[in-house]
Amino acid sequence: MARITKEEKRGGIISAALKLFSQKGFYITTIPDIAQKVGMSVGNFYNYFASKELLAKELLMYIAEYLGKRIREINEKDISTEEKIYEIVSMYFTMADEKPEMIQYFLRVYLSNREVFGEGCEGMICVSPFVTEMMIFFEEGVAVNDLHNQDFFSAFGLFMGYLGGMVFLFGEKILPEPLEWYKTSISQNIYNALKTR
Amino acid sequence: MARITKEEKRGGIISAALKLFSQKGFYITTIPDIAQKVGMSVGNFYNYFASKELLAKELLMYIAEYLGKRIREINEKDISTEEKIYEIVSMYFTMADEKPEMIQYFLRVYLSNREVFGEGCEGMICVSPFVTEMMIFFEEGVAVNDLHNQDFFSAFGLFMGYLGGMVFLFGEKILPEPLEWYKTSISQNIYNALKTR
Amino acid sequence: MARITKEEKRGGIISAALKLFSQKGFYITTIPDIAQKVGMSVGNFYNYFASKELLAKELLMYIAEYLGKRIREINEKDISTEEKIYEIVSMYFTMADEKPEMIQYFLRVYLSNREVFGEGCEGMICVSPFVTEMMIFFEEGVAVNDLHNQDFFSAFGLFMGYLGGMVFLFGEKILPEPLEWYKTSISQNIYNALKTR
Amino acid sequence: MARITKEEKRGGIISAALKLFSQKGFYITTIPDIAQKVGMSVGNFYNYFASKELLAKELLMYIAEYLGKRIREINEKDISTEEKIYEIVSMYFTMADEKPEMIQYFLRVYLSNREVFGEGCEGMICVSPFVTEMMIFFEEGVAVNDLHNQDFFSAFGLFMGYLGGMVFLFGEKILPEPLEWYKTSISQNIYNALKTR
DNA sequence: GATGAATGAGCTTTCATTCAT
DNA sequence: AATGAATGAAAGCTCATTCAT
Repeated sequence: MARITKEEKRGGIISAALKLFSQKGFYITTIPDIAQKVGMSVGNFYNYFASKELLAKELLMYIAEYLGKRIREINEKDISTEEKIYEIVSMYFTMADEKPEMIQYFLRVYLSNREVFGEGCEGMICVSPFVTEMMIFFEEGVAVNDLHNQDFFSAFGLFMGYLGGMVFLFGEKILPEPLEWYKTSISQNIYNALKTR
Repeated sequence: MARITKEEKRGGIISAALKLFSQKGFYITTIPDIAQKVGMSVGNFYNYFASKELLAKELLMYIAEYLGKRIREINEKDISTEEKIYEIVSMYFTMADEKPEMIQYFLRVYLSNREVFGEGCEGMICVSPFVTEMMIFFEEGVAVNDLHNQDFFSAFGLFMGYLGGMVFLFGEKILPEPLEWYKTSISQNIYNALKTR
Repeated sequence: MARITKEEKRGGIISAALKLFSQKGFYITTIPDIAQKVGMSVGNFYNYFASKELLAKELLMYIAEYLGKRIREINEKDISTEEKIYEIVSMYFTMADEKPEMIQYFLRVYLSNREVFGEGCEGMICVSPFVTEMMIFFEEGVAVNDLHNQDFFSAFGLFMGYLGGMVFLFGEKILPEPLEWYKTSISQNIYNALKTR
Repeated sequence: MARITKEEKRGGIISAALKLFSQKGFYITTIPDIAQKVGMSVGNFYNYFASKELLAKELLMYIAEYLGKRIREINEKDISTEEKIYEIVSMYFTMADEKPEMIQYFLRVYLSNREVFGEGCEGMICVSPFVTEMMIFFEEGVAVNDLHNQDFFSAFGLFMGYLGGMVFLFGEKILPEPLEWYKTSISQNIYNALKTR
């Protein structure tokens, strides 16, 4: 008979917490909320995560790794930089639409509740798998002469700020069209901003 | 003898709350914190604002109006759209550097603690003075054929997401250079993304 | 109409907490216990004392000062050292009998829960008013050639350990006679131990 | 092949618990703490001791028997009462110095957490092996006319309170000299207090 | 208008003990 | 005997808000 392993329970908590944090924010979400959603006692939660903060950090690293992996897959494709941009935008928007927890977590929790990620996540430590992959994307784009050779952060801020902004507008139901609808124009805007001049 | 008017006291609270909310976030900042910073009793605070949430909303509108006004000034200048972009970027970064409360409030409080702005601020109601001015900027840019005629939100998301992203990186001390340093490249990126094709 | 001042409320808390701590110990006594005994809400308790630990420290200093004062009164009397010993023993036993909170607090809380008095009460800092007065007693006894000139701690440990031991036996209802009954023999024992040889 | 008997495991728990209780106190020490120190699961702990309280009681009796035995050895020696006092002081201080768990347990746990020893340890039941031996010491001292014939508790309180007090001061690092240093003066003080007048 | 003591619900976290395996 | 996940009650503490003065 298949038992639920401890690792699976951890996964259940991660999944439940991700949903709640991304919907309600870090402070509004309580440990009882999370425990109830997993179907577990409050006390038992602490057998899996030592504190709410540590859970939040683990969530962040989990997302950064997941996103990093998705971007790596795109980086490894044998397509033009312009096409890669489209793929990244597409992947990001699909995620934001279909399982919005991760990206909303980034926007709602990571970007805002910086005090939570105090020690151990200084700078971009906890999101490095993701950032690293974006660096690779840019460097390769420059190397093949598709992208204009500019400062990394100017390019990174454009790309991620833009996508984050759109997802925020989407999440707030401000966009008149589905996210899908914007993929092309946004990819083109990004490409035009970054391409070789 | 110059008495302190009720309006001036409200201003004092707004100013103190803005600093605290933008630095510590909505939930970490307490009413006693704010009252102490203004030099006022907790009880008296409630003679000026009915609740913490209403204060937060009023702060938001105050900022939206302020930012809207600054952008209107730029809109009214007789310069090219490219120059206007530079001016907006420049204004935004200078603000983020010199009196970061407003922009950090946008990033830390408005974007994340959406539950706080629940009723009364649906959609972009509470930030309309600012959004309206950005719409004018785009429409005029399109009208004079400087900007490519595209969907407003694609353009707005680019502009504001980009600037917000950079200010976040700056606030987190991730940027290796001062914000000032990025003005030109960022303005150019934005212009290249939006200009007539 | 006589209002209860804040200082009086503090006094009420000190008094209630002293009773509870001395009867039940530090960890068994809860803040709700204390608040209820004073007739106050839990939240309000924290308007008077910042934490349970700080309350415990303040209690300790309060007692040390009180005991110090009582011993000073005896020290200032114009009587022989032998008589002073009797007076101290007598005062100590009367206190232990009539308002046992203070001495039981010393025995139950201060001597045992040392972790609580960690910083700020290292060594004998928090009990110095009392210890100082005991030093004066010994020095004067030696000066007038009533007491044998020996190491302070050897004498202090005898005096206070002895009295503490008796009060413990009394508190545990092990003594067959009332405390009063032992005054003479104990004073004599102490005097014989410490007197000039 | 040498198996570990149930009795040996109990011994392991007793030894670990003694160290932890004496260092951190009864309430700060948790069952997981103890189990970990023995290298045993929490659940299994309860196969050996029915509760934390019962463990504490058993510890106490274990110590009382051990101390009783050590004093009996001294009682049985063919030496003067004055010498016996020195031997007892010496034994007590050596223990407090070299394996302080037992004596610190007496001071930190038994004397303070009386609620723990509620039923089953009323009066001095749980420490009788030790107290009995002290009674024998006094009675014999009186019988051979070395000690003044006085109430047992007056003498017992002096002896044990004194030693306990010194060990407390030692444990709190208040004594300027090592415990060893005080043996002579303390033995003499005790002898002078108790000897025939 | 101004004060700040008072409330009380709710939060995070702990831990002795149990029990299915 | 042995494991350790699970429970759940309770602890210390916080804070938006109220209200008597």
